[in-house]
Amino acid sequence: MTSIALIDGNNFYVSCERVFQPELEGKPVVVLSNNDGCVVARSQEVRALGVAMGVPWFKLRDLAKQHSIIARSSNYTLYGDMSQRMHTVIGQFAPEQEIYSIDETFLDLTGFNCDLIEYGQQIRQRVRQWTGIPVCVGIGSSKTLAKLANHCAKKAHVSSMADGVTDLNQLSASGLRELFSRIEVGEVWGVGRRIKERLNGMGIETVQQLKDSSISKIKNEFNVVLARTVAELNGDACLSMEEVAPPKQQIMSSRSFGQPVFLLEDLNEAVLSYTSRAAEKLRKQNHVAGSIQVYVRTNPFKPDEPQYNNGVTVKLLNSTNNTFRLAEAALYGLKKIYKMGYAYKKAGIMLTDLCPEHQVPVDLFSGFDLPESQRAKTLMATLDEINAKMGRGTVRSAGEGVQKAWAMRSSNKSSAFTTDWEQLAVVS
DNA sequence: TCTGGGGTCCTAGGACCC
DNA sequence: TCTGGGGTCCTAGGACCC
Repeated sequence: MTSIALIDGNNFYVSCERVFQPELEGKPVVVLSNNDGCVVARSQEVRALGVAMGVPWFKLRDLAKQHSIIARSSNYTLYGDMSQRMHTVIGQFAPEQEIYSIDETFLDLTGFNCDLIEYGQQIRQRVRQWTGIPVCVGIGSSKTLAKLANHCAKKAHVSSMADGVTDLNQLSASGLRELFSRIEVGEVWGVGRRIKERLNGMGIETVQQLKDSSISKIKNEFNVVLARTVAELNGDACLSMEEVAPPKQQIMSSRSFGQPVFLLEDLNEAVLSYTSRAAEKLRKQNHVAGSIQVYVRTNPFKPDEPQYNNGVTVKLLNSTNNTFRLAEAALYGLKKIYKMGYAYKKAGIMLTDLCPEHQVPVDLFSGFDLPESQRAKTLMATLDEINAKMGRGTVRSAGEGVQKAWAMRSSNKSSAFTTDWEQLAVVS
């Protein structure tokens, strides 16, 4: 039987803070977002007080005073570093590991010839001992079930739960049914607020009811994603382990401002720093960006004040990962959307149309000597090749350039074209 | 006074091509 | 010249995740 484990750091950011400040242990602690805006992590003690994720800190003033809640500003460099250590330690427990998020790792434990609950305990102990981070382990026959098991390991829903480790594969059919009938459908991975509401409207309120639903019906009423979730709940592993993280398709950098910003030059400065951060990430994955999007926003929580949201996408003539070239485009875009007289609360940029930096040797003129009737096919094959090598989004812009280049070469207007697709893209 | 910062995938509809 | 039906691509928007 397939056994997938999900190992997840408990209250991760809070736990990281506690590693370096042990005096926070056992006390109600929250970690706050940028500008100390809202709560992004809560210790168990704070959860017990009913504090929800994402609540603005200022709304907790009284409660915090009453219960001596300790707040820490977030320190993402620290969390990133702790995360790496945690994933490394966990990775020692199985040959196949997928790092899913900053605080979650999947391991494939299929075929392990041991008591997996005990094995899960070993993982917990070692991670705790070597990094200081407390984790829970959930095991099931699909990723979705592993996530659910992890939820059980935390919530002590299940009697077979051995202190932070739950293996759903060890439950009897009736035990599983009984357990799933007690868990709300909204706890399932992939069922968010909207879908939960719609499911409830159809009379589906528990995990068991969703599990028992007809896959084709769910596919018709919702989509293939939720249909897959139902299959996964039934132990049919549709989502495979992805050991190598795929390159990002978009890179975003944005911030809310502590104080409202009015001037273009102040926005310029913010946008410049976002662009430089994003470009750094872009270069780290050896990609170039074909477009950059810029947006600004006023404060939506102040409906009485004049509101203005706008964004613009700037296409780059040549894909690049050069900070200055990207910044130039970003500032140009910002200038286009900036309007005087508004109190801006947030700005951001996003790099899109990403593709690998290195050019592929593709002969764009292969087939040029063929009779005209056969050219189109060859050209399409060439474009497919570019698409396959360079990734989605390359084909059209290059394609237009190629066709133009072919036409010009046919009419002897120019022979200056190379086989460099980027140059040809400029032609279009 | 003070309200996060990232990402992914899927779908529907229009444009365009053959 | 007839102008249909199918495929593909792009975009925007909606849902989800941590």
